[in-house]
Amino acid sequence: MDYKVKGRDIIVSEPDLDLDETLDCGQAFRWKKMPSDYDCTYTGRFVNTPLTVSQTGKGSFIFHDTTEEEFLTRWVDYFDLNTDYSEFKRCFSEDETLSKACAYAGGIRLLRQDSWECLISFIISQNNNIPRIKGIIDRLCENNGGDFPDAEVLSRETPDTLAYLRSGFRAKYLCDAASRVSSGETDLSAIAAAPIEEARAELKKILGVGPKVAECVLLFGMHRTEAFPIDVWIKRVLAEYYPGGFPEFAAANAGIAQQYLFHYIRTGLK
DNA sequence: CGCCAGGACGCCC
DNA sequence: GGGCGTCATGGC
Repeated sequence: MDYKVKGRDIIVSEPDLDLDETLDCGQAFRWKKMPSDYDCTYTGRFVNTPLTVSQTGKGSFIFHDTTEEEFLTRWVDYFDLNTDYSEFKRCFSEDETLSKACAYAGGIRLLRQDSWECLISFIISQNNNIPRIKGIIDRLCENNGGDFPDAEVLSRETPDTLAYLRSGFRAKYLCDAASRVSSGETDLSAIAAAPIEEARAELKKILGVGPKVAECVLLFGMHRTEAFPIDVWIKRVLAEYYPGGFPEFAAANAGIAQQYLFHYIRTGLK
């Protein structure tokens, strides 16, 4: 990754990043595609820090109206720009299906998201589809001045007061998560640092958090790249291409491989 | 109308 | 331990 400051913008060059593939592949739900004179422009937030970012060509980007310090301390980390994704793709190319998935959408990166926001987002995601997940999260933030509500704010709600979300049976799960995190009963930063099995078990104590949601929180909210969420799409990939199991050589970064496969099977094979 | 969606829970055996 | 009905909501 290279960058230079130009006025109030940061001009970034990173060959292994594509905004459409990274911001609209089902790992994050708060980025909105805007009308744009560039290839594409997205606006969104990391926790409460807003950003508008454009892709101006293959591997070239403008991070609008941000300082060098904010870029280096926040956005480099969020977009995982200090990690060399070509190394992952070279490793994955040993497997035929993974190789095709990487060729199809080589600009996917694993965003380093906030663990609390991930927990809530993926509780909402269960037995749900991506457009409706985005709608529920939109209403949740809209009701909080545009910011994602923290655990203490959300812990003051009840399933009844959350009716405006139209999140259905998931509302009681959100309340339980908020109550546990705001009281300290669930310590997300401790879970992020814990051995993986211990972390899984601790997350699954939250009502509405089962194996799939726990893996998503570990992968997307805690950057545990060995976590491997299995939803209906990945089930199809495993059944069709990996009947003998997922390749061992990719296990340490199975979650990153999973992102390429998820996007590939959902949009690349139609 | 029925089927599906980045599933989990409660109950049954 | 595995199997199955149920849980809201909305798009197709």
